[in-house]
Amino acid sequence: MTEIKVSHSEPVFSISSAAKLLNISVHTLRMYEKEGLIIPFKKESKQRSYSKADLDRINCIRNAINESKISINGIKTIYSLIPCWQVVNCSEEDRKKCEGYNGHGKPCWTYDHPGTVCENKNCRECEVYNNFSECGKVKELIKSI
Amino acid sequence: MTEIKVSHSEPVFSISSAAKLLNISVHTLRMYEKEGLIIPFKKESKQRSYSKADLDRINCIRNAINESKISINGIKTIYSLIPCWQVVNCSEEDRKKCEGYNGHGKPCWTYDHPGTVCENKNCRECEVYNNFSECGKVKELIKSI
DNA sequence: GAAAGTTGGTATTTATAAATATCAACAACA
DNA sequence: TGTTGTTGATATTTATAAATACCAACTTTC
Repeated sequence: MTEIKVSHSEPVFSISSAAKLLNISVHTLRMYEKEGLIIPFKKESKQRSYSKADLDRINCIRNAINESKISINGIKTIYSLIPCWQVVNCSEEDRKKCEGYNGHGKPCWTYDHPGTVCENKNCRECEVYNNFSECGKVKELIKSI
Repeated sequence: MTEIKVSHSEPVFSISSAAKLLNISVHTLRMYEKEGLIIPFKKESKQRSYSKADLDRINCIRNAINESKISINGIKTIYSLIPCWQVVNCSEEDRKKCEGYNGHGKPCWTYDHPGTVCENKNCRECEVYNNFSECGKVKELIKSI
């Protein structure tokens, strides 16, 4: 039994070990990604890599699907309600242009953000993506506005 | 062909005519009610009665289920994110006690509201219930806070 | 350079949510 | 007062979302 210390956000797991740890198939992980629920780290070689934080996030999504019986499209819609504009505090002009602000049904991090403050941000590292993976947190955020 | 003028909110349709107009079964209507998605008017005789506004609301729910592929539990969770506390402008003390404010996954109108401003309100007539049946509207409300 | 793992894609299976069918007891209404 | 419709509740069907299996091409690793 060896213990290795790595940062919570360090992408250290390959897709197959992530799948094994989560007890799901590799394809399911790729499906969640395609649906825009998760943003795994990608090496130059295009290979995916997952952190402990990613695994926690995915567990939370699985819980929503399996326990709370919320469909994937339901989760996407809930994520699309996160008031990202408050979190990143973007300008009025940015909001006018932003698909995340104006769109429905898809999380902001599934869009490019041409011409906004988010344009050059890496959504994988954004608070909006990281802090509100569970629905309870989303409601807390809405309350705090 | 006769045209009858009735208020949009006047409950004039029996459950069977509502079902016929919506092209769904009577049982489905009762199921939506049991799930807390709709609050039909009830006569003293316990019989349900539906207004045109009810039919519009139900169409909107059907659209979420069939087109947007959001599960019923997903819709409930989305409704639970409506910032009702802003709409009814309830007090801090009310919020502390309120299951709608503190709970997760169920619309506020599925709770009793003992000891709050909502206690004696009829949720069927409440703005929170009436104005935000479609998800787009929910996001607009969150934006407007 | 051979083995093991990953890629994106489609085709298939399975688990179950959503809807339907059926029921006896009761209510409405002509 | 008899016909029609409603009630709640359970049992069953169906439609499909979520997950799995399989593929050939490509990477990584030792």
